[in-house]
Amino acid sequence: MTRAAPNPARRIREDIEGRIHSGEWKPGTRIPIEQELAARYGCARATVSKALGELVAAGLVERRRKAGTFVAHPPVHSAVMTVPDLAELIAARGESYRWEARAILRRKNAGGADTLQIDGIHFAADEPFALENRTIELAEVPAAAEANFAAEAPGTWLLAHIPWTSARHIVRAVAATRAEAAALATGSGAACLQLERDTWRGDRPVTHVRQLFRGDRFDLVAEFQAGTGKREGN
Amino acid sequence: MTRAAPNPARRIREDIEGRIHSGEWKPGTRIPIEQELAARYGCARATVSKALGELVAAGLVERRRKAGTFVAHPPVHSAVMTVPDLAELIAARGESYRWEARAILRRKNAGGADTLQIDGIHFAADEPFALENRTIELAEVPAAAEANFAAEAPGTWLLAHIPWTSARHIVRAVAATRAEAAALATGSGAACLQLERDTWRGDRPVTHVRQLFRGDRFDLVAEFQAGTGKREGN
DNA sequence: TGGGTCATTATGTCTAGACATAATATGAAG
DNA sequence: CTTCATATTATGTCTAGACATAATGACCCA
Repeated sequence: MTRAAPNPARRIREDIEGRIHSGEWKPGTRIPIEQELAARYGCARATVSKALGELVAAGLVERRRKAGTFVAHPPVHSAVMTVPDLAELIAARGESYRWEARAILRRKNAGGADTLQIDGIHFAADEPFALENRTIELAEVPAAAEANFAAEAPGTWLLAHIPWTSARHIVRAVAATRAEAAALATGSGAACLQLERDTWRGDRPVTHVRQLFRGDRFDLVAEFQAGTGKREGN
Repeated sequence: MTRAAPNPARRIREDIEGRIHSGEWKPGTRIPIEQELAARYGCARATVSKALGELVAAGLVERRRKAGTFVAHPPVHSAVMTVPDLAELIAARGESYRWEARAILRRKNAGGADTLQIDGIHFAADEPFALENRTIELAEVPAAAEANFAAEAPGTWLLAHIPWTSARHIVRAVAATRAEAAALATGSGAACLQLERDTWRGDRPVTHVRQLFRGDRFDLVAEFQAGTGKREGN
């Protein structure tokens, strides 16, 4: 068996990426079949296939059986937005962080199960940074009943205690109500960024949170790199 | 050579996903080595390796040479946000779409190169939906000089003409100025969602756009599914 | 002309074995 | 007791060949 070259798959991937980025192979173009690419790069077809698989994952190409592999059409712009734990976000800015719980109470949710409701404020450098209204389903996270949310922000606590989740975020611009404006030390009606997040474990709801940020103190940053799938943010 | 089972790689991936989701394998846990998994599932090590590779891509596990494969720690919440072409977005809602260019002019940018500046309004069902201020670098997109942006929105045109890009988005809540409020048929100071996007081709800037939406008529939806990398949105 | 069947083709997936590489653990030397 | 060299180990990547599968297009028949 011949010795393998250092990094054929990577070389193939980068070569094809380059041809697409440069415009040499335009969206919709059919690229050579795997056999031919294998011959051209002097490697096994499985290696070409792996490289193409990565390009599919990156959204650069599409493969159709029998038809061949085609340069994908430019994506509707999408971006990976990271929505970090507020404590971490603020620590990363080098500011002091503080959480203040305003109300913690148990109640029944629509299904009759126990729900923990927590309201509070996040402070950055002793200035109010975000309001938070959260509910936690105790059926999914029984340990939450014993946690001390007056000291530790529930988001941070949940990150450390929930195995794995899927989530849906809704980002919206809203005007602060009088009460919200007062809590955020801004004017009534001020533009605020509202982030709502529903979190599930499997298909059962775990927590719902609404965070309200002063529009002049917070923004979301999202990056998108076609071809690499790399993600950064905030 | 033995006949291959229908979908070993997928079975392996889903089994491991399940153990992670259920909490059986907690973050930081070392999972069995590839050889052992291969034996357990009755397949070749390469197949296990492929399955693990997909789990890495999904962010569920981390692999370290010699050390082994470990369940990844839950991600700081991230989500894939899709920022669609406005014409498509509005068409998908079943509303009529219209673009109105307000100002198109050439000017020199900071580097002395030619820049096209375009301002306009997007309408959904004949109501103003978004303001757009855009600049296009003619050095990167010379064809833009001949395009008729009075008829076709520049975002739509660019999607069809630019080979591939990376982008950075900034989402922020801002208060509408008097002029903006008037153009959007809302009140002065109304909360608006501002989306800024810088787009590059390779490392050269292509276009910058600022879109301003009425906060009560638009929101961004972003989904995140740990383990699958699936993306949906809006 | 319309429609159904079938061979062809290109991707999809897997196997068994080989060698590369990096990080850890071990043991020897100072 | 510390430090450096070495062996071990688990992942990383590749090869060559095999069979599966889906979609296309050509062919044949009504």
